[in-house]
Parts: sequence; structure tokens; C-alpha cells
Amino acid sequence: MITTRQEKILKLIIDRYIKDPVPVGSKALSKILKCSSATVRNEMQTLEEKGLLEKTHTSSGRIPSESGYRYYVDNLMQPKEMNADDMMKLNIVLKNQQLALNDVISKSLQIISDITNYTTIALGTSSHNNLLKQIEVVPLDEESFIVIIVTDKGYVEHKNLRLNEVSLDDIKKTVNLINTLIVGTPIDEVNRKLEYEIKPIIGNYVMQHERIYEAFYNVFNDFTKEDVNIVGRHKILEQPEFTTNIDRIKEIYNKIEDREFLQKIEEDDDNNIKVYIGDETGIEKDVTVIKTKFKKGKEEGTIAIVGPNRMDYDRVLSMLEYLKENIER
Amino acid sequence: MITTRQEKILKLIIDRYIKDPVPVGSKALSKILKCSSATVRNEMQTLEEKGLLEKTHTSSGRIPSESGYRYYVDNLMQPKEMNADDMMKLNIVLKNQQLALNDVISKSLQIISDITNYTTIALGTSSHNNLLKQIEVVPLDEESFIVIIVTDKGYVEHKNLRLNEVSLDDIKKTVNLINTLIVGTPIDEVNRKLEYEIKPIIGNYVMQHERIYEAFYNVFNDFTKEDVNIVGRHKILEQPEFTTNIDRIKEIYNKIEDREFLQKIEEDDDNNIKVYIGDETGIEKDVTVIKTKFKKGKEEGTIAIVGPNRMDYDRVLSMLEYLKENIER
DNA sequence: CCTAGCACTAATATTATTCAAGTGCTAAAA
DNA sequence: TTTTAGCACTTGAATAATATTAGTGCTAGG
Repeated sequence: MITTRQEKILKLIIDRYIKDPVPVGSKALSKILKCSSATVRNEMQTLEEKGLLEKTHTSSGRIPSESGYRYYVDNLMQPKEMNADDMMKLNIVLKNQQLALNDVISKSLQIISDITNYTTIALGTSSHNNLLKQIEVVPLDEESFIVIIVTDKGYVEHKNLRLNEVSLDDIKKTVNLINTLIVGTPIDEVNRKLEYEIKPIIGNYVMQHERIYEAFYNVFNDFTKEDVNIVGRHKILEQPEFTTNIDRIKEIYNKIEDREFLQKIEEDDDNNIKVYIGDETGIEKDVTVIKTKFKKGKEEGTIAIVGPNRMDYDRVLSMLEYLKENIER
Repeated sequence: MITTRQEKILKLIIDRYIKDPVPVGSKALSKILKCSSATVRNEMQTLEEKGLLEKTHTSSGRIPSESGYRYYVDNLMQPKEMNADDMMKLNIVLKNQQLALNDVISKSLQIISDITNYTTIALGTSSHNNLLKQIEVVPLDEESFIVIIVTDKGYVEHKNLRLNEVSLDDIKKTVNLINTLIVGTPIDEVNRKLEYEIKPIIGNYVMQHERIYEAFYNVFNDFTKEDVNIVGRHKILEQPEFTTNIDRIKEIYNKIEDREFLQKIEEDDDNNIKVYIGDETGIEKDVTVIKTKFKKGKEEGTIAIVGPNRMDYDRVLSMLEYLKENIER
């Protein structure tokens, strides 16, 4: 159990440390709490024993531990409503009815990254839930074509193909076949259908069917599984806790773009906003990630904000909440 | 004028410094040149007077100056043929006949970045030379559509549109009109034609023509002017000359993604490989950029490699040359 | 023109010294 | 039982003093 005064002290320390990353001493707090520094020291000591505070060295002030931040996020932080200035900036994008969801999200994340100095990540619908909606071919010249794939959730991907000595007519035949026979199939299963339903047919009446089949097979095979958009990578360089050590920055850069990490935050099926602190992120002990899923009609995705543990939690949480709400309705 | 021995010394210093970034002293060279260190010192002194060498402090060894590197690149470097190992790695991509140019380039640059530890940049055709080839619309549901634009040079861009209470039929009519009337127009001029040739027509027999017109107008307006692909951003963190100073890294990151810089290296209309050293890059005094344009059929673009002045010139140049050659034929 | 010799310089590393901020603990006061 | 004043003690940070080292420039003689 933790007393009210201890909570107060913990909150004060974290609030201060978030503003300015220097250890907090007992003297500063004694003024605010109207008791002596010795009393504060005693309380700090018990908070340290409970694992909520840490020291950087024997005679230093206290800094929050990972569990300290956890406690703060779960119990102490009051869910302040959003800063008017931030809201205004976001509204410029959010109230624009013309923008498609895609753009709303990428522009919002750009704004959030700019004003918070944290890195933001948007993960699009992972394509394994997508159904093939339509496929188009645009010929460029005698031997190059562009194949465009559209899924039911609005995901688009294109690929240039080089197929010399293949007639446009034959390609169009194949495309028509695909568009009538396997539209509606989950992207992941298209290639199986291609083999069993398209290949035998075109084998009979399309020249060079082998090569055409192979080309389309590759197109679907390369279909990007993940749509990742990372905004403000270098914001990490703005955080004092990282700038002293280049290796940590490298590590963070690598982990952030790592499929494993991205999958982890995407697959966490909780639909609410979730906060991962320090080691919970799988990135690095001083990194915190706040993420949420969103759903709007058929489209869905994940957005995440990456910063130091010493993150401006209430600001970021309120922005993310506001963003999610506005996207979803 | 510079004597043969001076050239030899300059080359030795640069070769050494590229391998290991510590100032080179006279003693080390005296062994190789079979003369006393004092002689070498005299020669170094005249090389410094000519502006080809520098000292880091009064009693330090010499390091190459920007002009030193310049002289090295222009006169001293023997255009070594490519390292077999590097060639093998590149060939895996280059010899793959299936890949479209786009993929060949992005995969090659990935390889080059990985093996050299430099950042690489690919600039696609800047769209102002592109002609509109075709436009497609794919309906997703009652109120969302995807518009896909393809240019004659194979550049593809898509955009989600939200247009409620507009019939698919009317949109298709408009698209057909665009496809018959303004295909072949330079992308930059499409919007003008849209206004003078399409707007008056659809005004007569398309419902909601105002909103449809506006939507298409925006689609073309947002058409990305530049296709930029930066690979291996964090390779900069591997270079010892930068890791001591976070601010320089930030500066380099910013400049690299800066439109002005990208335009500069793109517009330099020299068709050969070009080396920008230090201040010539406009990025930072210790940064060197090597770039080349390529042309293959209708497609063209620019590729660049960004690293420290202390760059492994002959390796990079031979790779770039090989890549360019292989792309162009 | 080359080189041996030497005085000199600046960066780097090591050590010592001081200073400030903060702690833990004890004993007394509330 | 809780709070507080007082004090010894610890650590990091800053500053200065010192030695070491890798190199230079210059001079004078080969």
C-alpha cells in the first residue's frame, strides 16, 4: 500500500522529471509539501523500497523507475483534456472532409510528431485480411506493363513488369479472367487460386501462358504485407536521454523498423489506447510507446507514438484519444 | 605544379586516412618512400601551402583538405575495376530479368548501402516531364473511390477519395472523358486542361459536377512532384567523423531530405558520374556525395551515395559505374 | 637536395583538489 | 508515533596541475 502523501510525492517527482530530466531532491519538494526535507527523504526512501523511485548514485536525488511511470500512468495521471492549441492544429486536418482516411492519418501524425518531438508510426491494414477487389493493367510500351492491385479495404499496390514478346491482348485476357474468377479472394490465397483456377485455363488459349502466369504469381507474392509509415525518425535525436550514446540511438532506429516490434504492437488486440513503458516495449529500457488501434468502416490500422519513458503522458494520451475518436466517427 | 613525389605522398596520405581516420605523420611515410622523415615533412609542408593538406593542430600529422580530395579524385585515383565480391552481390539483382527498373534500383541501392555503410538515394523521374497515360477509378463502397494515375514513364500514384451522394456512373463518365481528351498531356498542365476542357462538358450532363471536378483537381494537384527513396539513413551513424556531434547528424539528416538539395543533385544535367566534396554538396563540410543520372528507354532518374569526405572513392565509383552501365543496357 | 638533431607544441590521459547537491541516520521535539 | 534539525558522508562535475606522446619546424652539415 502506498499513502496519499507518497502518491503526491511520486506524482510531483514524475511531473518535474518529465519537464526537466534531472534527479529531484528532497529540498525542492519540502517547500511544496510544507514539511521538512527530512520527512520527504523518509517518504522517498520507502517509495524507493517499493520500486517506484530510483537513484542515479548514492547521494543523488530521485528519478522515477519503470514501475514508477507505470503507477503514474495507471493511477496518478488525471486525464486532462486537450490543450486548445494542439487541438486547433489537429482540427485543420481532422475537419477537412475532403481528405481520405489515409491522408488524415499521415497528416495528423506529422503534426503530432512536430509538436511533441516524438516519433510516430502508422501501420496500415495488414493485407492478410484484405480481399482482392480489382486488378488493372496499363501498358507502357511493347514490353513493359504496370499491374495495379486494389483490395476491398482500399489498399493499392502497383508493380512494373517487363514481359517481352508477350501480346497485350493475352495479358488482358488473363487480367479479365482474374477479375471475374478470383476477385473477392483474400490476398493471401490469391496465388493458390491463380495456380488452380487461372493457370489451367490460360494454358489452353493464351500464348506464353507460362511467363504470364509466373509474372502475376510474382506480383501477388511480392504484395507488401505491411504498410508502415514512420514519421519524424530523427525526433529521437532531440531527446537528451539518448543523445549521449549513439549506440542506443542506432538500436532504437533498428528496433523501430523491425518487423517483430511492429507486429507486436499491431497484434496486441486491445482496442483501447495502450502504454508500453521501458522494457515492455522490447526496444530499450528508456523507450516508451503509446499505441491504439482504430477502425473506420472497413479500414483499420494502428498508430503509435515513440518517445522516452519521460514522456509527456497526458498530452500525448489526450491527443491520441482525440485523434482516434475523430477518425472513428 | 606538383611533383611526382608530392603526388605520391598525397595519395598515400589519403589512402591511409580513408582506411583509418587519424592524421598521418611523416615517419610512417618515410619508411614507404625510403627517404627521411624530414624530407617527407618538407614535402608535406609544400602540399599544405598548396592547400591540399591540413593539420588538426600545430604539431599534428596531416589530413587531406577538401581540395586534397578533389585532386585525388580528379588526378590520382586509378579507376580500379570492381571488387569481385561486390560484383557478385549486385549481380544477383542486376541479372534478374524479371525485375522492373524500379525494383532493380531500389534493391541495388539497398545492397550498396549495406556493404559500404553509406546512405543511398534514388530520385525517380521528376513528374514534370511525365505525360498522363491513363487514369482509373475503382469504387470501394458507396462513397469511397480510389483514383489511380499512371504516367507514360511508368510512374503510378493513387489517392482515396470520399464523395458521398455522387453516382459511380457520373464519375466513370468523367474518367472516360479525361482518358479520351487529356491523356498525353504533361502532368503539370493537366489541371489547366481539366478546367478548360473537362469542366465545361461535365457541367452539362453530369450531376454534382462541381464536386467531381474539384476532387479530380485536387488529385492532380497533390500529385507528388518527386519520387524520393532514401535507403540506409542510419548509416551516417556509423561514420566516426559524425558520431561525436549529434547536431551535425541532425543537420545532415535534414539536408538530405531537403527538397533544395535533392533538386540540386538532380538538376545538375551532367550525364556522367559526378563527385561533390564537402562544401560543394551544400550539406556540410565533411560530407561527400557521388551521383549519376541514368536513362533507360523512357525512364530516367538519379542515384546518389552520401558519405563522409573520407569516402572509399574507387570502390563507390566502380560500383556506381557498374550499376549505371547495367541499368542502361 | 637530403637528413640528423633538437627545441617546441598541442592533444590526451592521469591525478589531485574543490564544490555543490543531496543522502542516511540519530536524537530530540511535537 | 511522526516530524524535524543537525551532521557526517558520498558522488559527480568542474578545474587545475602534470606527464606523456606523437608529431612538427627549423637549422646546420653531408
